[in-house]
Amino acid sequence: MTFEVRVDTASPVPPYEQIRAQLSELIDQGRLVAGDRLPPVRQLAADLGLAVGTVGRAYRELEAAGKVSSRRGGGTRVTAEAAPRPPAELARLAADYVEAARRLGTADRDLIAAVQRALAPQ
Amino acid sequence: MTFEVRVDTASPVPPYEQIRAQLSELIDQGRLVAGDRLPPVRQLAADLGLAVGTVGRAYRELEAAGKVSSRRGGGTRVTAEAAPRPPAELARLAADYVEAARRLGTADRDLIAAVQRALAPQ
DNA sequence: GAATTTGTATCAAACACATGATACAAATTC
DNA sequence: GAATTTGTATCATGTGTTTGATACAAATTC
Repeated sequence: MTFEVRVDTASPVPPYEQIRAQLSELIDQGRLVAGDRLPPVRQLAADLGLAVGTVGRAYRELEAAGKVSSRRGGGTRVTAEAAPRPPAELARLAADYVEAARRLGTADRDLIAAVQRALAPQ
Repeated sequence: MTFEVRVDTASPVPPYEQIRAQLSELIDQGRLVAGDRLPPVRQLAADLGLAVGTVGRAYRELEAAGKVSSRRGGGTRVTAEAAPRPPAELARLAADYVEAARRLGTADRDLIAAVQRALAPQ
């Protein structure tokens, strides 16, 4: 159950989101399973050269998504509800969608906008 | 060829992007066709209670996308290259993708991230 | 060709957001 | 139960982005 999180400070996507996304993917991939413990916020923050609040935010968002459970004094652990998914499946779906949409002549930006519209139909 | 553009100031997506997206969709839908003229930036800006530069930015981005052509003193018109697409098609593709991804238990955010990853493979 | 119309460039101000530092709260450890 | 560990709340700071105001440039109109 050893893993690594990396943060690219040059990226436009903020560190807390990079951390959240990477941990989320580790859980989805089943490389972190129910009961596994995430490193303490202070440890991960020190490793990455970030503030504790930054890692804390990533943990909080993962908790809101139901993937981990945090308790003060306790720690942060992967929940039983966080079932692993076949990793290639989502990527394949996304690739199929992108290919089909591009064939329609859709610009990348509008392609993502269409997904967002499908997510939250007014 | 009458149309309407609305801006929701409460939305987190900035006005210039709302304008761009709506006009882009009007063009994709074929409700604005090649040669059709967009309103002058000052007129649209006045209608929406925005600054000319805000509308101007939307026009500039549409031009960069090849959907319109702007000329000082002339105006801004839909290009011949901006071919209309079947409107339901993209929405249907997006809806299918969202449904399939959700069936995998994917969170909305990760669902969009997967598309972005498919767009720009590292 | 002068006046007008129309898009663009510039730049300071406003705004939104993430971060870092610090203090606080709750559970565990001994 | 005291000390330690761990997550959270707060808030000022910094950074990037959007906006608004204004001036400028280019085409059209008369």
